[in-house]
Amino acid sequence: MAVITRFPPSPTGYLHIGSARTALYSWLYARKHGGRFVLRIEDTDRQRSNEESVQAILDGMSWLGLDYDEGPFFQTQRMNRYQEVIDQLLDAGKAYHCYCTREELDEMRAQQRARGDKPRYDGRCRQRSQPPQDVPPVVRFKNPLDGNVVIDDLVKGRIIISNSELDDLIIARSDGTPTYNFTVVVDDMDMRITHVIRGDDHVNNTPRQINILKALGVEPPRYAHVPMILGEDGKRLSKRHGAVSVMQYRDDGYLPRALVNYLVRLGWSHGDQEIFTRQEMIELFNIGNVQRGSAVFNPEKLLWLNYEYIKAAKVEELRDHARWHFENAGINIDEQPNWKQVLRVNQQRSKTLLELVGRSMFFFRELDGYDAKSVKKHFKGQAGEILVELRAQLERLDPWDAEHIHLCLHRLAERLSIGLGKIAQPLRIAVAGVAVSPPIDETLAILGKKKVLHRVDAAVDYIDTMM
RNA sequence: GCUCCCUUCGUCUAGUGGUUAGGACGCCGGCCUCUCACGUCGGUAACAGGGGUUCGAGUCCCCUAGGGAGCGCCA
Repeated sequence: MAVITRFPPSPTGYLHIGSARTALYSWLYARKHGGRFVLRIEDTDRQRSNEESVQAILDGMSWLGLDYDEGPFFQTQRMNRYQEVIDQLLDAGKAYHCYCTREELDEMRAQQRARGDKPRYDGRCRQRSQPPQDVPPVVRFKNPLDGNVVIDDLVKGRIIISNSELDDLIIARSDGTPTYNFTVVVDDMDMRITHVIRGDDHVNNTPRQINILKALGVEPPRYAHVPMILGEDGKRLSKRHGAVSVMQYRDDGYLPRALVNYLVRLGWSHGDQEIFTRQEMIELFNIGNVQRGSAVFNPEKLLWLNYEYIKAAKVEELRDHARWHFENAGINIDEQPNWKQVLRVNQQRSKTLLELVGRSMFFFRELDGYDAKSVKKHFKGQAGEILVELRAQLERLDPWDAEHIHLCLHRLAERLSIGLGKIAQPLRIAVAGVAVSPPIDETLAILGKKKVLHRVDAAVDYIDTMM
């Protein structure tokens, strides 16, 4: 039987990092088994669902490279089907109308709680003979009274829940709309889902869903409940822990492959391996190896992974991902003649695309001043004279490449009996505006003779007026 | 309160009865060095606690503690 997995987000916001991991696991499972991956939008809560959120989820999936084979299906477009199944259950006597008012239910729950019991519906409307005329009924599923539900969970192992712990849940509201646990069941059934991979906050829903499935006469799918992702404080990952929106990571300069790699390793592992190509993930991923306990999201490790991916990226690929960030900084990367060299020299030292852009700016744009701290530290003493002397040497230099620039600087240092730092640092500030740049010889080589001489002149002037 | 789930370094994890409990991130230190970053070498640090079973337990069983989830006419 072909594997079919699904990802069923509710469009009530951005794509959450935790949902993304669940989606990734489902996607991997389908890909690994040559199966199909279904996207289903659970938008039955019309109050909170909206079109922008649907788009945000689609964007997030696409950015992560999680493609789907079927869908997106929208639950709001399947209302007739849900109604059909509700009627079917009603006709078969497997569901019934309940006329209990909210007040009645509240009181019942209060009593149960007071007794120390778990609050649950006691089934009083199962036998109701004379329905009141003025109360629009809900439809409840007739849950089995005894016996157990057994889940052989692919992650957690065998879970056994007694039916006496369950109650007759509402499958249709008084306005006729179906509820979550019911729509999921009908969808999973109709879409022939074979493996439900979802967060373990759903384990409590699973026995109910299995019971409905059985009442409908279908074989339940296999379940895999993956643990939640927690924040540093051990609480469920949420906004207060930092970025939880997948797209925020794009904005912050992360590579999608790095995020995916981080996510797959959070709660799953293959021996000591840390870095996986997409192909390796598909081949090696094994749902049974997923950790049973929840994992804490660790931004530092993600940052490290991002750096590893930036470092290893082909320069063209890097440019494609960074293009947008350069645009935001006012640079059209495609118009820069030396973009390749600049990216190459900076990709070894940037943990994010944002940092890469920051480190690259002075190559592409004229300086708009000097960093105050750097000036104070290095534009002093003989710096001005040294720059003047250096300028003369550089002007004569030919060919203009890193190797010859290197030699030139060393010769000057030797001749003046000073450390290379005494030359390199003022020079660095002159061309980069700060005391931070790639190796000075490479920096000059990439920048080009003309710009370098021009910037050195400007720096000499600046130092003169300073004195 | 009730039910279910979980528990190896700070964090992610390896480990399926016999290991000096391994790796990764982070952190600390040495080296390298024109800055930043890298690299490199080394270090720090864990089986939640208590009972069993066993010649032997991180690994199996029980209890306790701690954490999480659920108990809606939300999804």
